[in-house]
Amino acid sequence: MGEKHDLARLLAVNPFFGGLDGETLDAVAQLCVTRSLATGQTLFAKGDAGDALYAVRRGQVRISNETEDGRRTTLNVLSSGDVFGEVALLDGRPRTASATAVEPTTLFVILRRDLLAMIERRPSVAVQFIELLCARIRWMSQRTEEAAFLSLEQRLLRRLVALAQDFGDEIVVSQEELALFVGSTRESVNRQLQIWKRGGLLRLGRGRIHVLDPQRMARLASSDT
Amino acid sequence: MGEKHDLARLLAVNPFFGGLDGETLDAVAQLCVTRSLATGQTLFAKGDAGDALYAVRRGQVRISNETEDGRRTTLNVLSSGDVFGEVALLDGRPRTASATAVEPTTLFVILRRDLLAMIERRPSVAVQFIELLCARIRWMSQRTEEAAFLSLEQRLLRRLVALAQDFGDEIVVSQEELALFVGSTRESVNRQLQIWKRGGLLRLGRGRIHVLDPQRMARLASSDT
DNA sequence: GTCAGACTGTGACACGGATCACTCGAGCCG
DNA sequence: CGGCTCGAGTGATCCGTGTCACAGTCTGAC
Repeated sequence: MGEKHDLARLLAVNPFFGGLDGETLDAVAQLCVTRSLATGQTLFAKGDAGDALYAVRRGQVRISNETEDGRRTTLNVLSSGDVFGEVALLDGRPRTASATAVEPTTLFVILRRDLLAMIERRPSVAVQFIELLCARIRWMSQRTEEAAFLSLEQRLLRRLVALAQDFGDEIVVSQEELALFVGSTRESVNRQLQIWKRGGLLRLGRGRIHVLDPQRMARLASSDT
Repeated sequence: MGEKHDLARLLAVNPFFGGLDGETLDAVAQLCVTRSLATGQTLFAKGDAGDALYAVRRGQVRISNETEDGRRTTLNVLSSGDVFGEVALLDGRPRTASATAVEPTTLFVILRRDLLAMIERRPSVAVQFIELLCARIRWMSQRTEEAAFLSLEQRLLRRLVALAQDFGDEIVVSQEELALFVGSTRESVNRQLQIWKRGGLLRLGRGRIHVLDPQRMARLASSDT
């Protein structure tokens, strides 16, 4: 009961579910169950059947992508309030990416059959999903464009600026992980970070990056080639 | 009248509209107007307001993407029956790509306000759009993955195999255009094509590529690194 | 026919990044 | 406490591709 209420509140502040009216929100909340993951635990892998939609309640989930030959990229790291898993849910085809917990995490889960029924009955939920999917597409085309045209330096810069918005200026991330984010290698990331360090833009620690001059970084990210 | 009938038929065979029942199909057809483009004419550019959805009736449309500094990539070339422009239409934000006719082209056009009203009233149309968007997302994540991990050789190979499925083994495309497709340069594409030519996989002509051994190409595309 | 413009074929070269091969230091755990 | 593992830092090298430069060739227009 208290949990369902908690859930409705969480959903209400979510940009995704926020557009729904109270009654619909309650109906969605009724469909949810919760699930917990330990650090490193895999929720689903690329290729799995997609039979559920997830929302992060507490913790962090890494969405990543691996090719046959074992290369990986981190597409995104999601935290409280983020919704994911909607594509495989909606069209019933296999997952295109994998999801693993990077810390102890609690999720809300909505099963495919429940949600599809709700979409059919309530157009506003469908519209909500349409907007979610559109946002996803725009986000992806941004990413694609950056990956295709920008140098490592630029990609890294943008990623750091984005991370700094989530973390404040003490970003907790290993260089290895950062490399996965921008589709590069630890060594190359390190070399670029050293350049910025020498330029006084940031300080480096084990598993953390301290951004000293966020404004200047943001300026570099937008103005530069 | 004849045209509206033609339209309903065209929509019915389209994988996108095909799932709709006859009555809904007619309703959608009622919303359509047609529009013609000359070769090279631009339908919309990246950044434009998105106030319409399009379906190709006859001809070909190139969807491409340009960055501030003028670099371009061809994302796709659409032909009869393909639907495009749905993202900006649905969420009302600017176009993420540009569309130009590569030959004299006729389009069906549905305006934003008409379609939104229909989505609200008819859940099956909304579901149809959800599937379209999901397909788009899957397609894009394929592309992104390929662009990020594969060598030029591999990307080119896959593109040729795909083109060969549309064209038969006489692919009509300039090397310049092929380069835009795979996000590379004419020169690099030419060099790779020469290698395959020497290997007896294909023959080259002015503006055309003759695939001699489709099976072997397909095998290379799937098996290789 | 011939002239302009588009497309193809190629060589030389530069450069960003991947890869390999280590070293160093910090923190954890038995 | 001493090892052991994980992350950071760095040099040497190599390879793929972009870039520039130019020559050859086809085709359609006048």
